Amino acid sequence: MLPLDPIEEAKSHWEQSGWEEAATGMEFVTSIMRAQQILMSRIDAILRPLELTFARFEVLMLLAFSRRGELPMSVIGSRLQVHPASVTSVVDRLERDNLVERRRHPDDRRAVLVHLSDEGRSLGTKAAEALNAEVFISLGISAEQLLSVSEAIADLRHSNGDF
Amino acid sequence: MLPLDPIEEAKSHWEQSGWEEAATGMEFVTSIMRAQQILMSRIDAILRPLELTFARFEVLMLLAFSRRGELPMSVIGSRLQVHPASVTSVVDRLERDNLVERRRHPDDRRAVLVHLSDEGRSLGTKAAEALNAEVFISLGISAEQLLSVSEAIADLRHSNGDF
DNA sequence: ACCAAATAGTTAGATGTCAAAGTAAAGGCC
DNA sequence: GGCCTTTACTTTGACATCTAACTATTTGGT
Repeated sequence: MLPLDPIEEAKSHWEQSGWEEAATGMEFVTSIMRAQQILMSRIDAILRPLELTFARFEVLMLLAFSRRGELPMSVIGSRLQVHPASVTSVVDRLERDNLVERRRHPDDRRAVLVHLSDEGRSLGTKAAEALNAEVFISLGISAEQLLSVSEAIADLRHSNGDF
Repeated sequence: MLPLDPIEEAKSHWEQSGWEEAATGMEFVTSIMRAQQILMSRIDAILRPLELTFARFEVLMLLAFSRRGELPMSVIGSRLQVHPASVTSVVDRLERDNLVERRRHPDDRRAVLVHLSDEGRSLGTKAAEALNAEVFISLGISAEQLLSVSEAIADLRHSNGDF
């Protein structure tokens, strides 16, 4: 008896429970969750030696591609679609490591500008190049599948109000 | 000027940085991460009234579909591909809420069997039906895309050593 | 001009995840 | 039999995420 794929097994259980209509959707959701888990694990392994996490890397890249190398906390939160409290938490750690600096917003005293340091820009670039070489160019599926999945997810995002 | 899709924008930035080869892979990874974020958010919203999280729900379903309604901690960890410490943490909370019970393993005094209670089975079924009705049958993309993404991810999983 | 409502961040608490270290028990090798 | 390795789980600590509650500012309506 071959070891079954856990996702196919779950799908069978769903169908045997009288939930046939939902089985395909459940399989899709479970697949996305597992893909995220696998990719996150590979990414974290590459970033760990650089003392970065994916969340911190995302903030560094967002700042690196901004005009002045700085953005308000609120913009970071809305671009990455995370809660303001999460932004506070990640920026706290980036600042602790001297990768960014909190600055006053010239026009709005409520706002905080997160400014990328030279060290932050350099580490972000190094991390991006490491991820490109060790993860993004060798994901393990065909180029056609990469594009087709990205396209399907774009549809999912749009129909769920994500821009 | 239309508001650009953040993922397309990131892809452009990647290409403009001389990372064309990796841009498609980066787009794929970012898409998966964002899809997971959107789906997890919808799922959590449905499970919250039931005082469940997705992690706890997964454990309840795993137990519900097992022969005797119980599994060792180690099996739960390997099926869900999470760290042993995460299993301890989730089972602690399920046990606190009387949804499962820790029992001795008859043959191996190191092992702990997690046993599904009647209450746990009933809540798991209720949660599954809620997710089926409110998430899995209305994901917002076509049935063909659901299947094609699940298939592509199956390839990804296999080429990454996931069964 | 004022006051209510909205916006920007932070703090505190809960959850989940992993890594590392520790305890206990089972297996294997000589 | 005895010891070393492996396996099973827990504990502690670091992170990231969310909700809820709170402070400070800015906006807008009258």
